[in-house]
Amino acid sequence: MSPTRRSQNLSSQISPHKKSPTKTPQLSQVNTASSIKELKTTSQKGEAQNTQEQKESESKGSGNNTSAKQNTSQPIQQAYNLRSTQSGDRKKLNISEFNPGTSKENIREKSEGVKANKTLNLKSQTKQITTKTPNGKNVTNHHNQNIDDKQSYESPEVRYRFATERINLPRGKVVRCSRSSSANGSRRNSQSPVKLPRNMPPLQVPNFQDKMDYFKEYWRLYFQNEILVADIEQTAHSNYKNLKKIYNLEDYYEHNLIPQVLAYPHKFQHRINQQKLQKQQQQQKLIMQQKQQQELLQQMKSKDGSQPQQSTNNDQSNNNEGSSQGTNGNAPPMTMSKDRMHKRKKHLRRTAAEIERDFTCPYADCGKFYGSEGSLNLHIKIKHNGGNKTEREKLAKTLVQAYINGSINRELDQLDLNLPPGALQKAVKKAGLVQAVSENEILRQISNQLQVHSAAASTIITSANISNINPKTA
DNA sequence: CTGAGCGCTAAGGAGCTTCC
DNA sequence: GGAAGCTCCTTAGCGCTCAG
Repeated sequence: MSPTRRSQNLSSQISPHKKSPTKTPQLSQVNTASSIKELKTTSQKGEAQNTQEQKESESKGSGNNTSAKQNTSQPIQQAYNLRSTQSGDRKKLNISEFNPGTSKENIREKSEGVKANKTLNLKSQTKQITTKTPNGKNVTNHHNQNIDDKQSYESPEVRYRFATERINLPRGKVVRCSRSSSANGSRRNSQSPVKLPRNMPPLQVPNFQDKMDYFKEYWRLYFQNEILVADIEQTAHSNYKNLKKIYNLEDYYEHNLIPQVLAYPHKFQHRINQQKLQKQQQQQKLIMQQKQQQELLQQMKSKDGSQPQQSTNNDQSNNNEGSSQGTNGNAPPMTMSKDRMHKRKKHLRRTAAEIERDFTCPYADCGKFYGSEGSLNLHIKIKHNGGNKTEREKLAKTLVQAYINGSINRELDQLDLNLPPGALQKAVKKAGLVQAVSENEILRQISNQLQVHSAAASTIITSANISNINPKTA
């Protein structure tokens, strides 16, 4: 996972509980205890202010209550809007607005409305966009999805692209917000949008202060997050390594060493004796090397002797390392037991949260990312008709060559793959023709050719339809 | 001949949807 | 709410190709 994405996730999880401190601590003051104390006091002040304001708004009556509700739901709505715009044309979207002030009647109405369709189908809802005219009237735009779909598929640019069914978001733990979503620990949470916890107190509009440098504050928190995340990752990694070591050791002792010791004790006695001998020999070697080094040092000192000290020290340390490696190397290899070797190994997969998805799908409007290049290649082949890696490279190479030779139209006639963006650029770079050939020019020619293709295909389809309607004329 | 690189397939984990 | 079935994705293992 890239650091920016990670920080975004973290900040998105933390942000609902964050209170904006009144004073702006500088970056250099981050690590001091006083700054923490300061933050605490300011947050307490802020809380007190908020509670006071809440009381006041409650006393004002129900009319203001609704506005307060609107205010509280506003950040969530903003987050929802942001998310929906970020995700583009995501088809499956399970999110419902969390309104803390929703009455029981409303809930009942909503539940009855949704009853017929348990899973929220936003396809129909996103089509119905309500806008406000300058007169203040609500105007509902019913987009004709069928027409949109037709248009989009008939455009030559989209014709040769396979529509993806859904986008996989980074699989991390998400916080729930929706009452309708199950907050009982069920597993359906990986690819759903960010949700807020059920028992979360209503969100308050922060008291913005003019003197506060929110930019600096943002970056201060950002770097704090980064440090924390790095720390967590390091600890997790070391834990994972240790667990792996433990597992290997356990496996080795359980399935390899103990049974063999019981079955052939004499062999192990012999091995232990050999190990002792090897250790003694190594120690003798070490002593000899040290003696030689000391002699060399004395010789150097007698001549000029300022620098060699460091080198000898280094040598010694290297030797020590070597010796330690040697002793480790003498240990019998930790092979897996035979039954484990022969039986198909149980895959110890990383969990979705542990996978660092650094391989992004190059196609526009896809935006999926994968944990390995193989997975990405598989995705490109299956979802985008991009072929496998070698096929893509070959095709890009031939296209570039054809472009140079002036026979690109002929090559494009035989084109049956949907090359990802950047593939041609790579081929151009590989051929060392960066200045001679531009990817945009090739792409322009490809799109022209595709338009010709689509026109020809549409004429064929229409003629076929006519012949189906009037078989006599055909 | 050998090892690296790549692709494919099966196994299995994780999450989503549907149904009871 | 939970089980069953499904999809998607990752990974181990195997085979193939090709350069050295």
